[in-house]
Amino acid sequence: MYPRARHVRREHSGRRPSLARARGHGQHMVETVRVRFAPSPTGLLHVGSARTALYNWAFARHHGGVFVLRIDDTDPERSTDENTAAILDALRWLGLDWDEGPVAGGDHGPYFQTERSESYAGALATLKETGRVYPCFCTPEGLAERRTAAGGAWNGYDRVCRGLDPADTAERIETGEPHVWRLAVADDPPDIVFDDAVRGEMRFPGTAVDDFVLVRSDGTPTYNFASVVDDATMRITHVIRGDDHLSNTPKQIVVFEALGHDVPVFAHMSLIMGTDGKRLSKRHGAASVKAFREEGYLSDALVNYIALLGWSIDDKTVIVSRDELVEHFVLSRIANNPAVFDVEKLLWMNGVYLRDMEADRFRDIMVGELERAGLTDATDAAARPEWYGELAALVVDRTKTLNDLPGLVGFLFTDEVVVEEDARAKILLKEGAGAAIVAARETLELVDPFDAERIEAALRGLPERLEMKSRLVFQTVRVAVTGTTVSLPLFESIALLGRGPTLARLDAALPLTTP
RNA sequence: GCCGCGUUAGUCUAGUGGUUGAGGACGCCGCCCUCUCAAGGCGGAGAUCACGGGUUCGAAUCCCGUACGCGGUACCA
Repeated sequence: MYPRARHVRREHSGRRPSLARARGHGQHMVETVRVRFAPSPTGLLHVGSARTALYNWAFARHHGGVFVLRIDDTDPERSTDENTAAILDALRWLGLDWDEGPVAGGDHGPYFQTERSESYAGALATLKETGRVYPCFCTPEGLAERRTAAGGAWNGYDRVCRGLDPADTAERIETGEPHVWRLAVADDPPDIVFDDAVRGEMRFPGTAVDDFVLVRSDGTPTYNFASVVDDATMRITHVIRGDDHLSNTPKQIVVFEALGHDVPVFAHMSLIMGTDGKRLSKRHGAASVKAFREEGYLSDALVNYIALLGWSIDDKTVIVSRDELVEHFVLSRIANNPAVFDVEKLLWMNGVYLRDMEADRFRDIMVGELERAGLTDATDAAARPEWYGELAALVVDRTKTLNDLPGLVGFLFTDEVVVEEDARAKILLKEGAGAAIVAARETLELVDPFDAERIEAALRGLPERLEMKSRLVFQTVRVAVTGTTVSLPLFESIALLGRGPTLARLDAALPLTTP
């Protein structure tokens, strides 16, 4: 009565999919790779989703294929336009451009699921014609009852509506009786087998798929139906997605086949976890791309870090640009075990990118951050680019995230330094601190020109003259000038500050050397 | 419950039967550099390759089982 589900087999080896044969077409046909990223706009772009997007993008670019962005906004309660906008924004920031989708357009649209109801209706119509689908009038309550009666551990469907008389059901539908549409699965289905491009051969018992709901009583498609219809009509060749969809795959394969469509290649990657081994979420701190951006991470660094969470080029390569990712990206090198997100390593990597950056570019970024923090403005930055360049050179090695910047250089942009209590107690109140300040003041007054080299040469003579440890002398001056015991290099800082402000700070600090 | 996936140092990983008494990176520790802090250089500790059986002359690598973790099992996506 119903066609038997076919054995689904891929001819290529699961680990190294051959594109020419990937979909079992004619052996000479090389299809254009088409992949998609389909986020639900129910929140910000999560780093886990970002990695899925990244891998899809890299795969498409590697094969000269098409990267489709589709918005799965079927959940009207939680989906918002703001979220959609934020996701597009995050994707752009990450440098993941899409060829088809919102804004970009394309021949396979619309790219919002809420606008594709015609497509789903059409797919349902074909399934009705081929008898692969039937209406079910069971109420949720009735179902629940039967399920608990069956032992509680069973959530399937008992097919009570499957044998109904077509004339009868047509009438009930006519009268407006609520009903869903269920897929009619073969009675004695064979195992469902597919070659996952990252995991190899996956085999599920045919009984893993029962007569599940395709269309809800309100007429909207369920995820497993909408997703398949979209992937089919958008001619997606490779479905690269999270592990959480692995168990849905057999269902989707059955739908693809019922629809008479080729089954795409599937590639399932595992999820990203927090340090507690649970799925990464806001509970673990920053979890969205936006949050990392706001915390001062570079998009290049985030992309690099995420790319290597569950994927690698070889046993040594750690710094990978987008271009290198595209060049080397292969599905078979995606790891199949879940990865814990380690902020420490991201932090380190961000520093690497900061240090590798063109000096001028870093300077401009720094200026932008200082403007944002209200420490400086564009006119000042434009007026003395060399000064900012020198500052930038001093600061790069000490910057982990962009948010560190204001704290690092703040002392240069204030009229009055506030000496930290701790620093005063530890340094200024030490024996000889006052003398050091007086001597430093006298020396610096005479340095000319007032540059780092000469300042250093002059100050270097002090310890011996004062018969003090050089460390103490310099720390004393540092605290007086910067207010803290840890700062940017002293001599350069003094040069950047200028003579006037430096002397003023020394004067102001002198009284602090006595209790 | 049932189905599926996973398990190499604190973390990310390399590794697909012998050259592995397990390589790289973050983190950690020490030394060097040094005006503080970084950055950089050098060195070090840290993994009985989850556990137990097998197969084999030989296993992190193949097979079976156990434990633990994760996912799915819905008119969520």
